[in-house]
Amino acid sequence: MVTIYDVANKAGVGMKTVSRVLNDEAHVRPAMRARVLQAIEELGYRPNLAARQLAANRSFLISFIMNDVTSSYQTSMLVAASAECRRRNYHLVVEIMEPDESATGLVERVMANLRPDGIMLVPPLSNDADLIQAIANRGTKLVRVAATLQGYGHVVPVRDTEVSQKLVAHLLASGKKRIALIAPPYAKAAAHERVTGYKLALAAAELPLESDYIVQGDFTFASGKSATERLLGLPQPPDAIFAANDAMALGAMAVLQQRGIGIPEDMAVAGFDDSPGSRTVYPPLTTVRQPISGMARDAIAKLLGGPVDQEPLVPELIIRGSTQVGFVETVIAQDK
Amino acid sequence: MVTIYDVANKAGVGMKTVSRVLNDEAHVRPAMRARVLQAIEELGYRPNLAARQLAANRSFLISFIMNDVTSSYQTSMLVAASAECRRRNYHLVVEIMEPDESATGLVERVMANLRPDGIMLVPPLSNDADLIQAIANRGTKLVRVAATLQGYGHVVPVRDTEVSQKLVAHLLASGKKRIALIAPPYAKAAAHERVTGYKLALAAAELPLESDYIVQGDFTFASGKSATERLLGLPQPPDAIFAANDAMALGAMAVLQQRGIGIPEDMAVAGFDDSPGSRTVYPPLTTVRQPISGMARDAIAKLLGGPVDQEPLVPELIIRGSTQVGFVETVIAQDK
DNA sequence: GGATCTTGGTCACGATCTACGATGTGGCGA
DNA sequence: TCGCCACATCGTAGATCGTGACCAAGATCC
Repeated sequence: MVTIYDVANKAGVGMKTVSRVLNDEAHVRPAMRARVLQAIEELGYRPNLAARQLAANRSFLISFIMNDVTSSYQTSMLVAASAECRRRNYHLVVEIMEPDESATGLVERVMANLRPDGIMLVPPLSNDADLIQAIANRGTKLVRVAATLQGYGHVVPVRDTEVSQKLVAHLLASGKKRIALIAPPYAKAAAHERVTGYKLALAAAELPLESDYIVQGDFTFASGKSATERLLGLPQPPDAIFAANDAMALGAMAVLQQRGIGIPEDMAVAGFDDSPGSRTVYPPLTTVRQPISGMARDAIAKLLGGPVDQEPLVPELIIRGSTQVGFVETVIAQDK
Repeated sequence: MVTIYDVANKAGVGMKTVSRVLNDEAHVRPAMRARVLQAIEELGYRPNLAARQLAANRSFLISFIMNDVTSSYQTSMLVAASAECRRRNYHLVVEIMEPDESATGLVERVMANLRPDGIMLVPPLSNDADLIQAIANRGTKLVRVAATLQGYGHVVPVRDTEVSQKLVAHLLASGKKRIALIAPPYAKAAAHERVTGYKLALAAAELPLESDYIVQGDFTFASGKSATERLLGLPQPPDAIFAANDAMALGAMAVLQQRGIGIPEDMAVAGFDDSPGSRTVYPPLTTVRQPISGMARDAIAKLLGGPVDQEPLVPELIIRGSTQVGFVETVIAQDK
């Protein structure tokens, strides 16, 4: 195993100078730096991570805590964050929070063993008060993506209001008049901007807010189904459904197809998240794609320091066949 | 920070004895062991991972290499492996192989920095010859899940033949006579057992093997669509389609629904993987569920040592509405 | 008395941090 | 030209941490 001393010998410098070069410290002349770098190159030297962790008292690890691996939102964020960590020579360690696990237990387990330099949380955990408190108690650096809850740690904001409004406006523009909303559960604070956008769009079109048309869901496929059945049971059912996430929108579509109701002619359906399922149902689901990569980049930047995107990251409306008759799906084909 | 010396002092023993207790070594009397454990408990001592890594020359890390986070197969495996690692006080580090990344580059990047104690590969990477060779060159321990390619590393086998045969037999039993197969790409060796099962089922029913009914796919949604279009263009189209994975089966369903062909009355469709999409389409897709948790447990056991399941792990046939008229979907509801 | 078990001690492992020391280098005023 | 100071550059020493290799001394058992 080639060590820092071998590099120092080869370059004819002191070990400390090699260390300075490795850590981009000041007070090393360019010529000397080049000599050291060449020696590193020639020897194929790689610093021992464990030794660095021990001496520098940092781990070069980021803990990514998630609670649902079937969530494409969480897994997409995982990939993007992993790529960003790689650019900085950090590594991402995945921790999965079991349904029955306590926040303090999880934090104890992760922190005590791994001692990561930072923790990254994504919804719904980024608004979990217990978890945030447990992390705050330990003083570990924290970044929370799409968090609305104030508190400890950096926050990467979401901006779902505008795009939700645009989505509902699109439904209205395509001739729909009675737009229902399958709303997010109260606990998922991060998604309430979608409700706001819905209300703003109706107000802009000077349409009344029908309370019957707003049904609470819990982000699951099953809740989308039951919400839709309730909507269909109304004296005057809606002619379009905006679900606050894709899983519920897919539930809505399943019920409509079971009953032979035409999508989008008789009932348009739209979701939120651009999940894989949204691309593979028929007709493909109109939805919203989050700027996942940019958000992950910002999250890691806030954790480790570095430039954060200045222009605000905005989600993108993806119009597909579930809201548009005669939709040409060339876009979909290349998606995967 | 409380160190091993603090524990030794508190327990009134030598530091070395504490180390022996921590590592479950022999030659420590039960009474002494108990005293040490109590001191650890009272002080809330947690060994410094970096120091252990440095001294013991192991990292307590497993690298999990994946190339597609949208694949429910890979993410499910990730979760199960993560849970199993936790039980052993190991940690799972996720590495994502970029599409344009070379195998040697990836291995160099992962090994040089992290030096994990083992690497876990899942399909399709578990049959990637370049990657396996690069890992073999470094001598890192390796386990490959669902690998058919012989070579370096432990292998967790798949047993897809029997369940595939059972699936096709189910189609035949429900009155279908012309079963088509959307086959896996040649490169995905792991999936060829599904083809074998298909052929065995036809042979068992004394049906001829129609080469027109076997269309090659590439595991994508789009390839499932085009394969289905080809099948529908045949002089005598099939009355059932067995796709070698769920993505292609969903593609088949999309084409059928677009053309107004009834599922399952006019055409039954079955997939493979029990992906989230298979549960949220309408009608829900008949598919096969792999014993993911068991496979992940075996994989980690083979990597780190320990008991491996003796009874062979077999996949499970999940019959749903895409092949069975009047399917009652109470089972689905609780799936999430 | 010999064999085995139990316990403790010492050193190396390897990169960084803190702290300090030893040079070299340049500027400035006298 | 010399003395002096400020600063940049580079090196050294010890501490950090738990484990494995190795040895040694004592205890216990047959």
